[in-house]
Amino acid sequence: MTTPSSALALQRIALQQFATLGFAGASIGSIAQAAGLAKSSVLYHYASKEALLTAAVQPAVDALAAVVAGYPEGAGEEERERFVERFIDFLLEHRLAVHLFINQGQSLSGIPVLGRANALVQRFGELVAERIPSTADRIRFGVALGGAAYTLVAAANWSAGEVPETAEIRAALLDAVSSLLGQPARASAAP
Amino acid sequence: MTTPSSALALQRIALQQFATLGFAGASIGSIAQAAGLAKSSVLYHYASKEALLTAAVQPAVDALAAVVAGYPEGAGEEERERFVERFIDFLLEHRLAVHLFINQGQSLSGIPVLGRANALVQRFGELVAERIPSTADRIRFGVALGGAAYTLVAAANWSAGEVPETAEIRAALLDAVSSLLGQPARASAAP
DNA sequence: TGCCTGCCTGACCGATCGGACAGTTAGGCT
DNA sequence: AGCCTAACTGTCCGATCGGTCAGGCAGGCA
Repeated sequence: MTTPSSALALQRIALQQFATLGFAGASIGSIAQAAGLAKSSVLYHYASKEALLTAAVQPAVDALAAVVAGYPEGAGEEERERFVERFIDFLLEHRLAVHLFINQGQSLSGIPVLGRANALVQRFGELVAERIPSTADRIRFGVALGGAAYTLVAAANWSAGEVPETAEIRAALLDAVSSLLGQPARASAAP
Repeated sequence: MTTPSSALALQRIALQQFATLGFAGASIGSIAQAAGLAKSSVLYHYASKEALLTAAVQPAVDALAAVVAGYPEGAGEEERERFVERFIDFLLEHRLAVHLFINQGQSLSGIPVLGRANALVQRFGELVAERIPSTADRIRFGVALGGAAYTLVAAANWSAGEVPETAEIRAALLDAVSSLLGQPARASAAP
């Protein structure tokens, strides 16, 4: 009843190519070749290229919906810290899909699953903007979240040497994001 | 002798479509249509799609080279601050090209001008990493630069309401990036 | 007047794309 | 044995892609 493992492997490969080459740049044929299948076999499992993309990013959209739904109501310090932590974990787990949302979400908004992802991100931004109406603070928020998402996918390609382990990356991201969101803009000195 | 204005408009439109739709997703026909020309006319001005991309991003690559070349040798406070300012101004002026570098630089590294852009970004990162070898600090660097670049191009699409003026954005970006690069990681309390 | 040159265009070409379709296997069930 | 189904494949189709080519067309110059 659950999705068979072959289909899961196909989704992983497809997501990888969609994220790095773009939806238009990645062809069904190249995805099939990377999976060791014929083009027709990919279209046997998924009715269309769009359906394959939908299946590949659906888990990330659901996880994003859960994260946004868990945005803290109050202004408690611990609550907000835990939220940032959940968000970072979401980024770590679904980094390729997040990369796709950020870079192709607008041009692919006609595809329902990406339209939903866009709506979630927009609602996310509204939630934050509602609480911190200053432009400087909102840009801090954008730099923190966008920067974290970008760093995860792009830095690995450019870093010449070895790649640090996940736990270290997680801690470093938490440090950077907390330092941006921890205090209001232009008030670098804590009380 | 200088580039005629019609070619400049073509470069602007092409860069816009390359950045938002991806190099593979943007067709010469759609670029021509947006410019009010026929497809053949675009190929009259530029020998190939690749040549058009090169012409469109060349100024940004040159500007990036100048910025990287101006990386301060010493550790002076003012020097580094001025450098961050120059970098932010570069991002503001060439935001679309930067978006293209970040998101398609790897998959388009076969095109010479993007290979050069990749080398510049990598050298940029090495310059910084050489001085601050900690993973946390390097990720701070990535979040700051990637986040700033991302915020400039992506946030505008998602922000529901009005867009703040350039000067305000510039100040807010300077604030956020300086707060990330101003002091080492895990030392949020200034003396 | 004729001619040249820069800008632009439609018609056309081969390659590749997403997708439809008719098979062909291999394995389980009766 | 016969049969059914899931997984997979090669072949074909129309559309679109990047790119070539022969020519139209206006303006400057003789």
